[in-house]
Amino acid sequence: MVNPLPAPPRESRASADTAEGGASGRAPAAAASGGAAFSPLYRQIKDLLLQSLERGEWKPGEAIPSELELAARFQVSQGTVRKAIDELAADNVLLRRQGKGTFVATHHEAKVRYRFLRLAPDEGGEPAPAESRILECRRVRAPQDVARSLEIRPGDSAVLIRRLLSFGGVPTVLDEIWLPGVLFRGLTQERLMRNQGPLYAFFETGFGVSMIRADEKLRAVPAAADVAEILQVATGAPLMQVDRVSYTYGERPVEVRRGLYRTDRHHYRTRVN
Amino acid sequence: MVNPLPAPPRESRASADTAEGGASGRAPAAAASGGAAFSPLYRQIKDLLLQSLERGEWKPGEAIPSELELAARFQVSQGTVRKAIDELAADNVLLRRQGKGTFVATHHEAKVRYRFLRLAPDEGGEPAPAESRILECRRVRAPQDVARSLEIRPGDSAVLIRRLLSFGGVPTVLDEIWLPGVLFRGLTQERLMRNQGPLYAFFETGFGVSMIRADEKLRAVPAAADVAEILQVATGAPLMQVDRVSYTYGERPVEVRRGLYRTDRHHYRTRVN
DNA sequence: CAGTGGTCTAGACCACGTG
DNA sequence: ACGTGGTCTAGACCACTGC
Repeated sequence: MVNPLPAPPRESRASADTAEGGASGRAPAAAASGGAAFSPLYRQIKDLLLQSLERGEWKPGEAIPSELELAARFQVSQGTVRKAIDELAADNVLLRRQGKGTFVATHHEAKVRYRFLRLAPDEGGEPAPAESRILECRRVRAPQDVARSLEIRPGDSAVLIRRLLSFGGVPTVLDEIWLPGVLFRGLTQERLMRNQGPLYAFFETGFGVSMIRADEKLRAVPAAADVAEILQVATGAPLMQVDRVSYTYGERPVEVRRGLYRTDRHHYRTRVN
Repeated sequence: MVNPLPAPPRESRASADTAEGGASGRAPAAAASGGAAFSPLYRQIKDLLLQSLERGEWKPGEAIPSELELAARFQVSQGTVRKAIDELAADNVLLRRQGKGTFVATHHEAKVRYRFLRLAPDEGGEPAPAESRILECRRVRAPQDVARSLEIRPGDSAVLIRRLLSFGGVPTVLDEIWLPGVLFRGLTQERLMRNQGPLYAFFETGFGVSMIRADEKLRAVPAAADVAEILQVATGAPLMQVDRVSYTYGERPVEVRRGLYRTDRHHYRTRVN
């Protein structure tokens, strides 16, 4: 076991990446801890692509090199590159467009934009455009539970944002957002309020942090008095509480968010399969 | 345009399905309505496989023929069959097991079982086993909204089931389930109560109805008096309301369900990407 | 050992978008 | 006309399962 490169029947391809800035070889550290090991070639290519994305070799919205170019760079067949890209496209990390190329997913698109906002109006098809109001933005020390979710140390620098989303003038979503301070150095309330458009697009262009996926835990809770006032409902009225942890490349958590949703004219939609 | 079989460079394969019970040819009705048309070979194979599943040629839990056999039957290469199966496996319709074969997904498995119950305990890892109590089961006429969701006519025969799920003695989920009467002919309260195990497994073995996927709409609502009593919470306490429409092969809706969840010790988990 | 799915390759041709 | 991704094929070999 533990032969990550399954004995190539041709030339060696141990250190194939020469076109880039001089990265490490392809073979994963196999002899290290007693871990599993053996990953097929296409998955090693996938990891290399993820590393390139992570260090910003290709920016969101840009095209990555063509399949043939990548095949040449990595010394593998086009089919192997293709399978690696297939998986990244299935994860919404990359986006294929026939005849044009393969692009890095970006939050500057209505399509992606509404993948992360699961709230839909009860009547009428697609979600109405939301008005966003920043209530607060300051740097704080990360409390214990937030720190654990963000995989930083309690007391480390963090950014706390509170904001209100309204649809057609009706306040609907109250979000409390925690970000690791290290990744969001220049984030100020002023810059935040100047920003139009979705928050994740702002994080992407402003700080190079791409949200790839998120885990959510949902509950029904009674509205506290202060929340009730902001959302213009009665104290104790049922709200949906959405606790989200968002991840970027490499399963690294980069945002913790607690949302409180009014669900009297909207609902949270999901697909299970 | 409208050449669904992209000019095979070899022998004709217009009516390749001979091994089966004599189905229609592969080519989709192209000259019909001004619809789109052109679907790649592997997708046509996928549709054929879905049709076989739908008419019960292979039952849940059974193995389907090997890739080579299917390739021979459909007169295509193994790679094309493989791609068709890949998509069905991604949809959780089929399940590949290396060295053993490809199997029809079944709800008689803990793994699948908890794909459709999104409720997880706040403490402790995997969901505890639930105790199920049938409160009611009778045949009724489908009300308008249910009929619309089930794509039947209002007033058509339907089955109404109400049941309570408890975890460790704590009543937690109150479900109201509507099924099209035609598909669930012999379904009686007696048979239902004899059944142990998950409902969807019962539907599968008892009535040949396989739930493949579901759409859900979630809301926070106050507990009505009667519901509150059953779930042992205060009247008006926040509950999560989950409206589900479940589908079987071919996007056919076969169940409408409204669940009311206590979320004081459990939460609804989701992944968004 | 035989049979299954899993990986990898090489090459041909198709469909799409852009000059 | 060209370059991109999309489809399809044929064949080799690997990994896993069970006899």
